[in-house]
Amino acid sequence: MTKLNPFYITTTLPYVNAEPHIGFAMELIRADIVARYKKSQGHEVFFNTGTDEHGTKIHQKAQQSHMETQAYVDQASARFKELIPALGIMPEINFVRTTDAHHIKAAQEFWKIADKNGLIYKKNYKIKYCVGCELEKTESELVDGKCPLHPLQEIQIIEEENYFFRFSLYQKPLMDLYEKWPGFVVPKSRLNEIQAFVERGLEDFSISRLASKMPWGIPVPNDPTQVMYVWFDALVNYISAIGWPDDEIGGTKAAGAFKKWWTESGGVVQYCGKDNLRQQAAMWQAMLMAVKLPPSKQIVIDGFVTGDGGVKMSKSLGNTVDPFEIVKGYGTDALRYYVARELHPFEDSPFTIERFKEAYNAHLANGLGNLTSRILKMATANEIKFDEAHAKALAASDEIVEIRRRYVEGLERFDIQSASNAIWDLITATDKIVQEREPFKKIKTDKAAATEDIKELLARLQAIGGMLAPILPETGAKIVDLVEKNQMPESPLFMRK
RNA sequence: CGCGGGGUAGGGUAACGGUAACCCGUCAGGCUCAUAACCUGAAAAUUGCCGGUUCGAUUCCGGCCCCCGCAACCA
Repeated sequence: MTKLNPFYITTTLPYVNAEPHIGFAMELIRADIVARYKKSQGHEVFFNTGTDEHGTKIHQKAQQSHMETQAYVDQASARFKELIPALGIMPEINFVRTTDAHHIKAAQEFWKIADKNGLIYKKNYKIKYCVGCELEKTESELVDGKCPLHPLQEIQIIEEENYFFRFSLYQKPLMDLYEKWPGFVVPKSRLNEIQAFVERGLEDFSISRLASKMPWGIPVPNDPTQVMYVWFDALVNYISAIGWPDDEIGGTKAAGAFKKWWTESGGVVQYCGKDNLRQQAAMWQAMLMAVKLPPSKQIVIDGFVTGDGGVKMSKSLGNTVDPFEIVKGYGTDALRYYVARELHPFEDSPFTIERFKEAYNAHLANGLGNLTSRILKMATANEIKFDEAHAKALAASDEIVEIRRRYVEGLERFDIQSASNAIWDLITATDKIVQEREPFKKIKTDKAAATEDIKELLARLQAIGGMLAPILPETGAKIVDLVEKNQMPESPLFMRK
């Protein structure tokens, strides 16, 4: 067998100013499915996630909670880390925090190189400040040039000296990158979007803040009066996580790690939400160019989880979904199932408890769970065992070859939904076979024929379990195990709710 | 004329020039191995509106209406 490239995949790092929400859980599950799939194909996999912990909002949030900022981010980060077991994420996943000593060192080193390459400069930056809110305002927050909360007060313009990144230099190089590699952003429509954005022209952006105003950030090298703007710091995690610049991962040296995961892998696959398109597909790529590192391999953009009818989820509307609650009520694989098959892989999709429950009953309890029970019951009651010959024959059949093709193609294109649909089509077809051939009836009249049928059904169930493994790791493994041991599940795989 | 996505059966989605498909739900029948599960069949859509191109448009073109994001220094 030829040696496969190492594979590096990462989520974005969620910002820890709020509880983990379903949107990030979705992203983490998707990346995990791809990571597990690649691993099952024989690739060596580095899977990264973590937490983004600097910046104004976090600093404010900590103050509101009357906590030391460090203590606040420690507990918030720990909360996100709990998602790993709760969502059935590969336990060997790397978890980087932007407050890690190694990450801080990497971010500063990154800055120094970009600076040395002439891509950072200082200039006066006019900020809009609302005296009423005592806060800096962005253009998009203003209505008719006034703060909507304090429309009677004039917005103050305050000048502040900040460092800027020469983003404007990268229009052409970015356009070339998109042109040269049309799969760079998935799906295609998002590539079009970022191309159009870059084509309109880029402006340098500010990458630091006055430390006196916002102390919670990584100090700018050789200038204690400034800290880095969060984005500039956080994006660097994709390389600090794999040991840039000195091959240190999680506090330990790992010789050649960076080269292996960044270069030999062909680059990182980054999962992120549509609100991150610019940062990941343009800003970050320009930053990499600034330090003369190769670009990411692919940016996969997924949509938002919305409430019923496509409305935005928000606490005030009361339509948010807590991933921990879902897992508690239905189990890890049930949530993974919903993410994999019931949510659109790239567009916004609704998530409500009602829909979730409906899908759970229809496809996990009635579909997969029930099929497993009925086949294993016939097998165990008649002492008919799974054998390799039937598995081989099945694997060679046109039907399975086609299902596998759809499964593999789906996963390779990050279309987890169509990969899952392929498996569920196999489940449906298998239910149909039971009905049509009626081995349960035939066993009384033509035992030999019934035995053949049941062996085929066992082989099918085993194939289903195998394909399921990256998507529903616990269930997939359990099914394969039950088939091989010729046992009924001690309790239904998915109890009807 | 800022940019982008979208409006298809009760709900969620698919097809993208040639009798509108799938899942959930609903109704009827069948089966009894199974988690009242499973299988078959049915009802249900003038494909947002108006025009155009075409033998023929959900699919192409133009206009309009409506929804949803984004509008960079807000993670």
